[in-house]
Amino acid sequence: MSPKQDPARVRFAPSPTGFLHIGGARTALYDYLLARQSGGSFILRIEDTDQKRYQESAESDFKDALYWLGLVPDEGPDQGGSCSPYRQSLRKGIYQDHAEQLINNGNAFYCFCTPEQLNQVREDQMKRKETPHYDGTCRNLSHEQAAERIQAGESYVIRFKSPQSGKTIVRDLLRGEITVDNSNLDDMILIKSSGLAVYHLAAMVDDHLMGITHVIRGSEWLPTFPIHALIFRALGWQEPIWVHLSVFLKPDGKGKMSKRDTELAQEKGLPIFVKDMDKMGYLPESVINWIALMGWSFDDKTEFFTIDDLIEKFSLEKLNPSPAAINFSKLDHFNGLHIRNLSPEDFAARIKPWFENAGFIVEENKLLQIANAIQTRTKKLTEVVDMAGFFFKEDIDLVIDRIISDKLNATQAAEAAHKITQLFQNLEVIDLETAEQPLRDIAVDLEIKAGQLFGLLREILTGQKVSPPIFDIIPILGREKVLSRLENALGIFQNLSM
RNA sequence: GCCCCCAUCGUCUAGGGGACCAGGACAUAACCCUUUCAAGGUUAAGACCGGAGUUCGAAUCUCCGUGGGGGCACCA
Repeated sequence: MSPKQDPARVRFAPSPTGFLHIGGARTALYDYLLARQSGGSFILRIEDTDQKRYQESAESDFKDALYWLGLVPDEGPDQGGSCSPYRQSLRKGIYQDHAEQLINNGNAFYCFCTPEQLNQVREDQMKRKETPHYDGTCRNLSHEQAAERIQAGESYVIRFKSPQSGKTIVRDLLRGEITVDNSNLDDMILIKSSGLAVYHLAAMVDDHLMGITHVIRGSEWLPTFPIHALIFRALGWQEPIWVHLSVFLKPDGKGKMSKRDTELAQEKGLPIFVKDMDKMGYLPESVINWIALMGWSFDDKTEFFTIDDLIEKFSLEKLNPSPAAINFSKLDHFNGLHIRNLSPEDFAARIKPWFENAGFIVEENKLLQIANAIQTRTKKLTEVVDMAGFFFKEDIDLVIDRIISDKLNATQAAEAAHKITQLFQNLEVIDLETAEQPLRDIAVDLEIKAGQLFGLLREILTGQKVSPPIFDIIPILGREKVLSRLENALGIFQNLSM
């Protein structure tokens, strides 16, 4: 794509603790785009170092969601790769080796403080209105002392030995240099007492070992960003390009989507999780387009993007660091756009299962015609059954209350149905050309508005107030069904007028 | 409380010192088209958080406020 760019190796590294939501999907998308446009690799890595929060179902949900969106990894648990394994729980030894290395070069230390002690320290600090942080009890234990206590069977963790004075300067691609006072840095735990690494070590080691060139992650990592850079430096590694994406805010722009907000949004039927998008009638193309534009833009007018457009036009530099509120109605808009962008054949294929799930037998020859008739008026696939179910039904129910009113009584309706029937019976071909004017003449005859007559005919043929244009419907329905529905309606109207 | 980040229409955004009485999109309203509903077209309303600087000139640079967000776990 762009020859000046070196192949990027980027990873999407979710923690299997829940479903993939639009925030995660957007990160994965940017990863994917960067990989594709640079001829690099998109890697999926499962960060399952927290056995307590691990959810069996989460991993398959991530994969399903990613696949549905079309973001298929080049390397990962399923496809393997030169950096296997891609599941952190399987890389325990690797992290331990590196933690040891850090201890040996004086950048980490064994800590024997118990959780109870640490809690006490934290409480005291809070009482004194200090920022809770590790108090350094074990920081200066000698190798011998530490070895002895380990020998004695004491439980321990390994902590990073953060510098206590001076400043650390790190560089985020979107924000530039960020400077922090080292006195604010905590001695983060690297290896838990279980022997498993925590994110701070595991992710850094993996990112280096897997040759990750760009770390794209959420801005919730900004506070610990300096620690991460320091770990890279302590190991003598070259840092990747760091990119911290903005968070998504609630639709009103006030506050991040909390767990409760997420539940609330779900109750309201708002699309939060990728797994729900399909059954809510959204196209993966639309979801991609939508999330791509939340925090990124191409220029001042282009908004419609296919995945190929995005691969071509995406650039990290145009990412926006400020938090963004989610605009759900825009997804509907994009969905309409992408539906209309589909070829009629493609659209037909996508609506077919909806009709089948509604219990209709779908005739292929009709399907394409139906697709043509409804494509420009569907915004979500969920609507197609309501909109076009009448094509498949044997009989339709007329909503009399909607048809008969002070403007049109039953006698008039019956008369109209009768005249339309006669007209259609005499017509070899019923279409816009042959039937429109005669229908208008009938309206004049009956002293009703043409619109009224067409509305009546629409109700008779579809049982609906709104539908695709009548002359689009008739050839699909077929002469027989048209006439039988007219006959049926005529009977009902006559009954009513007696 | 402490640390870090962010700040243009209701929302997503363009803008990177003069091209801006600030452009686009969604949503809203009106009109046109029209056999309904869409689609399409036209139009309306709607924003540079505040204050100091720097400069001939600031939405754009600096500082201070304010507001919003994130973080402060043997979670990621």
